[in-house]
Amino acid sequence: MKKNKTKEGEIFLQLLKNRGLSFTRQRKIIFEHIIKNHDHFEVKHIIEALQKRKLRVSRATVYRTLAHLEDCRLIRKMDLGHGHSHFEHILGYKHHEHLCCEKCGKIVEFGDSILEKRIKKILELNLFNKTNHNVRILGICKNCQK
Amino acid sequence: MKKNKTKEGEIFLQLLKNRGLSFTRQRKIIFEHIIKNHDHFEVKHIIEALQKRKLRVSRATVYRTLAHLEDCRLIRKMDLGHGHSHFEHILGYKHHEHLCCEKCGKIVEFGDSILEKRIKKILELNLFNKTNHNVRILGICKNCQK
DNA sequence: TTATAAATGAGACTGAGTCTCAATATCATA
DNA sequence: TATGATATTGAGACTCAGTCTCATTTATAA
Repeated sequence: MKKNKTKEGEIFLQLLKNRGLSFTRQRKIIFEHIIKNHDHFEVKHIIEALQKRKLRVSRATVYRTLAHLEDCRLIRKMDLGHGHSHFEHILGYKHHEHLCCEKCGKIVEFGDSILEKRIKKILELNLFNKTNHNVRILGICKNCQK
Repeated sequence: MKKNKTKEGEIFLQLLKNRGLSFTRQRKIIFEHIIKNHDHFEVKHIIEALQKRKLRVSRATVYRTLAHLEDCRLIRKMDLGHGHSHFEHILGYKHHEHLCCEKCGKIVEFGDSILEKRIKKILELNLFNKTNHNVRILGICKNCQK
């Protein structure tokens, strides 16, 4: 199986190696598809997109591969309150949080150092790990306020 | 059907009246059970507790009644990242947010005016409604950090 | 009392995600 | 290159929360 020269590729291959796992056809397909598309994504979209390209990979394998990609911190699983998981890339992206509209599902990414500072304080006060957190704010966006 | 004299009772009866609905046996059972227990709760727990007390109410009716109680702002539905909804009382309780441990599910309520102020600013900057929001912070609690 | 409308319960259904297991693929090494 | 041990896959069964349907029951207003 041809090696992948990107930084992401190295990280993924390293994780597989450390775990004694192989870079199979399916893992390659899923990995490359995700790395190519630098957006928020959902499992359903991955499966549909691969089907369109006639690259048959089972649902179970997609879930299994996403879990590996999460483990090596290439992607992050998020619960944005839609009843299913969303994922986003981490590598090369600055830490940020998500603001979502409860009505239409609109997602806004934002970074805010004042908020982050206060969150850390709150985590500390409650004896939670300060470095590991994620914040989700639900609200109503402009369009949905009418 | 006997009237309920509490403030919560008045609010619920008023909502039902406004909607042309009646205070049925089932609604009474569910309402009184919830009002009596001032805690976070889950649908499953409500159903189990009522079954134990031999008060048979169907799952569908529990969900329907909770929706009414939410509509009249006696309770609030929350997604704490457990894969199912949690509810909490609102009436008589100060606004607060939730901090949850991603590993063990521990829930901590907290109120923090600095955080709230900053959240409002963020909502404003992103053209979201300032008064209607809820924040969920996921992290790792002390016990789970080991 | 009766017509009209609302309410209920049972269970079918949905959709995300997990699990199982037989068949297949991969890898290190002989 | 062949082999055996191990990992991997796909198909579909399964779970679980939540929703929906619809026939039957209950409440309300006149």
